[in-house]
Amino acid sequence: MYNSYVNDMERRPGDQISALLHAAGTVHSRLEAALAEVGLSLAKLLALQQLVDAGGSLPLGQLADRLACVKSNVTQLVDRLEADGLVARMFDPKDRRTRLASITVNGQAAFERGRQAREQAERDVLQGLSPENIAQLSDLLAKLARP
Amino acid sequence: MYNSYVNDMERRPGDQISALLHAAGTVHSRLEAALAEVGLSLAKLLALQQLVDAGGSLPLGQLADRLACVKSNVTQLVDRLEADGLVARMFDPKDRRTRLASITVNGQAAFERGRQAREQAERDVLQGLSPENIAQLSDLLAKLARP
DNA sequence: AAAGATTGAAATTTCAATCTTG
DNA sequence: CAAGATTGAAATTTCAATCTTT
Repeated sequence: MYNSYVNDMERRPGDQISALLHAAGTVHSRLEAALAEVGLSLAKLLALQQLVDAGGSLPLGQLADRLACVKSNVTQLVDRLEADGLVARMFDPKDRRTRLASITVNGQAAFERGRQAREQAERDVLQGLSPENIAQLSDLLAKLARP
Repeated sequence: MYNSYVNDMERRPGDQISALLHAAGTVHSRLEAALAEVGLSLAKLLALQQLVDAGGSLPLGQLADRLACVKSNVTQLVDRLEADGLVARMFDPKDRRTRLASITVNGQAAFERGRQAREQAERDVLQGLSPENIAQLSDLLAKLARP
């Protein structure tokens, strides 16, 4: 049992990669499903999270940086959040090139619902792992993500 | 060191989930980048893999089952593969409702190039992990994916 | 009606090109 | 010209509705 990994040595190198992508896909789907019940997607929740963390509003370019995506993505994501009434675009008095994405009252309420739905879904996903397992997983993922 | 997980106990429950999604995103991006150099995407390579494994052709519905996605997805994926000249749609003599996706000669060559690019990228991704690490990761991911 | 597949619309994301403002 | 943002096009995926064949 301690040496059960020897069987894994016979696996093709890509099996673990497939397992990682598959597990992440499953987890992602579960988060999306939980968030859909409160009318959000993970992308929308993460954007709202950044706005809340920043105190309520951010220039679109900075939001793109914090979400680690390109600016055109944020433009369209904010379009959808604005259509949902969760975010409003405002002008920056200091620089008229800048657009601020500002969370609305409805957006704050949606964020709170989404945060709770997300945390419950995450507890569900981790429920089969011991704290030691979770710590090991964190360490291994950190090594893997290292370029 | 053996007890380093105690620090992790203080983490928010979602940190490991974020790490998982982030690691998978990084790995996925690297595979896509490697495959883009040979003119493929991961979705296209996986479809070609299924066709090769099945002996050269499959009904679109069965291909959808094996790729674990909906049929309309496969319809459009095969559209793109057909536009690339890697797959051809054929009629099934036994049931005229059925369309077979059949890999072409060009498709077989593209698959071979993609397979090699993928394996190299996967070795690169796993290069920082020992065989024991890889085995642990497999075990943990299997527990996580369990519904 | 049921099975197989397709179409059209929406969400998400990226890239290249463009527009506005500094 | 630099920066900030937007637009248009493409890839990917899902869903609902539709079409064809059995």
